[in-house]
Amino acid sequence: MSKTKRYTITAALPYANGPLHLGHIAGAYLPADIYVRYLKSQGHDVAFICGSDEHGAAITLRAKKEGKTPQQIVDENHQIIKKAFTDFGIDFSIYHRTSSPIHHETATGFFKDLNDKNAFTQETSEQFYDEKEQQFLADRYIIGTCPKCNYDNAYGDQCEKCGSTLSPTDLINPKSAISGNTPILKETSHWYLPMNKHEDWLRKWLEEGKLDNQFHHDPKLWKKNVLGQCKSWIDNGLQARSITRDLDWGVKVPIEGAEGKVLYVWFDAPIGYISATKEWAKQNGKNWEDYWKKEDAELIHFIGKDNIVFHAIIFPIILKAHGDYILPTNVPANEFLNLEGDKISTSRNWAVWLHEYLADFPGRQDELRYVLTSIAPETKDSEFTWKDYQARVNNELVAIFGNFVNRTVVLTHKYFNGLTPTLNKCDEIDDEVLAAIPKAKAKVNELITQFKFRDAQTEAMTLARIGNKYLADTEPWKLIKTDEDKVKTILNISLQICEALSDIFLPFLPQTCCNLKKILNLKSEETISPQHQIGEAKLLFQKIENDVIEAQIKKLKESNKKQSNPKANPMKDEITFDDFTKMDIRTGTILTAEKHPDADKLLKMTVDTGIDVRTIVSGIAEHYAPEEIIGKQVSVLINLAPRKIRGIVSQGMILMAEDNEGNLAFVSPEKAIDNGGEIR
RNA sequence: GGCGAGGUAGCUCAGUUGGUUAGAGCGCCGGAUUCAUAACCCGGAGGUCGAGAGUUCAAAUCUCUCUCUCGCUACCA
Repeated sequence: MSKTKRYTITAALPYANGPLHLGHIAGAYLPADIYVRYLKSQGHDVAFICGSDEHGAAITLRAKKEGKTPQQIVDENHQIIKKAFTDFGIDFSIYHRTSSPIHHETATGFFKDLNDKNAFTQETSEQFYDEKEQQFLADRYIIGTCPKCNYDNAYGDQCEKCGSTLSPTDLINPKSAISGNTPILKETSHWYLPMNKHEDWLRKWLEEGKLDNQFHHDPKLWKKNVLGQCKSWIDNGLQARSITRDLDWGVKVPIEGAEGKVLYVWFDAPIGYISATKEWAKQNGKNWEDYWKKEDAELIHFIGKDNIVFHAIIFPIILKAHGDYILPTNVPANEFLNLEGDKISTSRNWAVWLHEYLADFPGRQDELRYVLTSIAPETKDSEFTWKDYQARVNNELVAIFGNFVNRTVVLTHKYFNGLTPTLNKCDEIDDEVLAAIPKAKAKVNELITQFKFRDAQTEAMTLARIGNKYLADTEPWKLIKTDEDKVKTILNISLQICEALSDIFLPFLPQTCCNLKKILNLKSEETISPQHQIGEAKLLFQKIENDVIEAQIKKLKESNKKQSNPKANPMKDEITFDDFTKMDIRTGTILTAEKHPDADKLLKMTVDTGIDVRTIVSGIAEHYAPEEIIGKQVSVLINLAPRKIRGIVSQGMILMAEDNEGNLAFVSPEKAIDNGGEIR
């Protein structure tokens, strides 16, 4: 047994801008949880740290959109995320949050300390400022016309139409995405982290695993994608990076004259790991510094591939600049998980949300853990499909693992009343199977320490396969008629395998292993031995039927269409441009309007279409009084076949927009247009 | 555009420093079996390893060109 160590394991802080989906789980949280459960089972001292990242411009924007305060937004999401983690069985030591006072103190202190050590530089520049909203605008929140392709909804950092990288000042007609106002240029001063100064030691640390000329970690254990990306950053020359922002939501810059400025979330967020550790230590009578400042502690960050440079370059620089902190010995970054043939997308609502899975499949978190580990994107993007989920649960968990345990337990009850039989004389096959148990354990442990969780889980499943094959080869149900002693040996060994499975699967399927221990009637530290009474047979896993899977696929496909407005109707079938040009839509002015004599909901109007003056009947009487719409400019579909409505011929259709509650609004030109002007 | 990672059986993935008929699990087909959730067990079929060229006695593996996917590209977080 190797001696125990102290570990600080972090999982990327989820951004409190929305709930968690399966991609988040497969990418960072599940592998971290497996690793932590493994470390704990080996007796190590582990702080497993996570929490909500609650700052940044995206949250303030969302708050504005929804008419809430940023605090309300993060409070809501923090609760949803935290509950989902708990229900799913991610075993954090603490799930903290960056809006907490202890985090603000910690981040502030960190900034001050580095500032005192002259670890930062300060620079002044001109940036766009929205006078109405009284705030500086991040590049992403400036919209204007692309100077290269004339696309008029290009962002300040990039044009999504032609893909060119832009600077906000490149845009023609820049507009604030928040208010629509034209922003002005205003001088502002920011703090920068001069990363270029850190290139030399970073290179040695990453490439050779050496820090201050001493062994720090084995770079061969790092993933290719992580090293590759870091190396390319350093090779291209690191630049000073701004660590403050002009925003009112976040950790205030603790310097006089820096009012209205906050720490950039990527300076603030990783410090969240430290503040969370402090809070956990306080609650549990520990010393947080043991986990961050002692050389014998090991720090490991579990993240997704989009976070690599922040955890493998920027945060290490910050820690090193401070001087007292340890650096990560590994940053196992996973690639991304796709879903049913497409990228997971929050904005398109193409995702399986963790909290919804838990609601739809109560108590079946281990099935999801198993599948997500089986397809974990460890070396490349991988794909989750519901059919695959069903197949893996039914053909592997149920048929191999669950089935082996069940047949062993059932046989033991049938032949020996549930009393563990004695291990009698062993033949070659028995010895081989017995030897496979420690071998499997060793192999699984080795793979876990190499962060190869997918292979490790497959290896664990192999032990269940060995069990099934053992029963098929020895056929105790036949032998029972002729050689009961032999059957005793077989079932003793089979029960030992069951027990081993409950240990070996513990990091992967914690709930199942707990259930299995109950079936075997084993309390912790107890082991299977002759005359031990096992519990009743109970199925570890249930088969998943087709209709359940089809319902999930249907739900996914429907929710995808909802987009930002869940009640909006699905898109109609695609049409050609020719189809569109067939519609003749013009600007017109309402000349007269009166209630339809024979209908409550209809107005009879005369409209000047620029071509002619015609009568149109429209069902808007409940939304507009006749007198208030006279003189209004509207959009009219003029080549629609005339139609009699309650006795009056209507010659065209006035375009209306309808909201979720059925309220109507005219679609009118935003400034006066000649009647007859074409809309296209 | 630049950089990084990836493209291997129907699906999800392994393939160590180039070396005999390219592997595993699942699916599929066939067989056997009945203790078990029609489960298990045995056998079989399936791949010009993204495309093309080159180096070599020998290339999935090394080089070049091309192509597709994802990520990063420094003020999106």
